[in-house]
Amino acid sequence: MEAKLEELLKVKGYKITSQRRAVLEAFIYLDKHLLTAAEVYEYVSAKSNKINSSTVYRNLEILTDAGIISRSNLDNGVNYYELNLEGHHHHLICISCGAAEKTSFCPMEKIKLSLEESTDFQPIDHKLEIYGYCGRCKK
Amino acid sequence: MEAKLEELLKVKGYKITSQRRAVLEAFIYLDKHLLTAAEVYEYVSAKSNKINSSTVYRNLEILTDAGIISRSNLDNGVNYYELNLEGHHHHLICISCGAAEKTSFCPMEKIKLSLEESTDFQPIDHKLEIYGYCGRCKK
DNA sequence: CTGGCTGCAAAGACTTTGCAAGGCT
DNA sequence: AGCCTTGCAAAGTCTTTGCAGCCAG
Repeated sequence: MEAKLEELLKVKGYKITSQRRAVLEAFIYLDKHLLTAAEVYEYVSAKSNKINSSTVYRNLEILTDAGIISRSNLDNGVNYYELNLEGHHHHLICISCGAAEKTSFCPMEKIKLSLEESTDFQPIDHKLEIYGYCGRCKK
Repeated sequence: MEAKLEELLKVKGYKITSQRRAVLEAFIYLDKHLLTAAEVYEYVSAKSNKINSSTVYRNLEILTDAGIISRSNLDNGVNYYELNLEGHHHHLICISCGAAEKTSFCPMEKIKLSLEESTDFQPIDHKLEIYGYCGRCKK
């Protein structure tokens, strides 16, 4: 998988450096699929790769530009990044433990139909997050 | 309307000060219904009310606590505040001019049903924003 | 009077940027 | 070799906080 992703970088004219590879690995090897810049930084630092945090930020932007990851803003105001590998989905975010699971449920088709007949707004993209209690945290 | 809102503050034990009233007015008299802290600050400053930006932040938090306004985080990572007066709704945000309109369409009931049969996640709240082109900006 | 509120200044969290040196290809 | 990248440090943006004096109730 790594090789495939690195290919995407090359196509865009980006080089493969050890730092960039370490950032990629964070997404591939960490359990969590939504990562903050700080979590990525922590991962690459723990791997003994000496790397500057501004390099992490720059690479997160480059990976986003290359379409490998994407960025979203949760309600806590923090930026999260995740791999783009999987199909369109939304997140179920636990307001107790913070864990995020994915759900493939997407209401966008219905929303489009509804908007079409009531407004002249042309939807392009959307953002949906559901907050609540995960199986472990609900009683 | 202002009187009613101020009543809500009193009930919570908050005092009515000129600065707090000015922040409230920003929400009542500005056209936009989604305001950033900076926009609120700009409004109260223009009104010749000398007021410190930290006071704006503190009052935004207090108004949120009193249930008068609520805060949300758009995809640009900026915090927006809006009056809670109106019923539940979501926003259609123009990616060209930035204008936000409201839509009462909400898929949450369907989402709840769908989640119930496929996961053990217990939804409490949700966040939905739709990005696209408004009537003026689309061609 | 008295606790909440404000202004001011400083600090904090997160992110971006300029520049010179270093490293892919 | 040539251009992309990196590290470092500084600056930028947005927001929070400590403190002393002030004000609404």
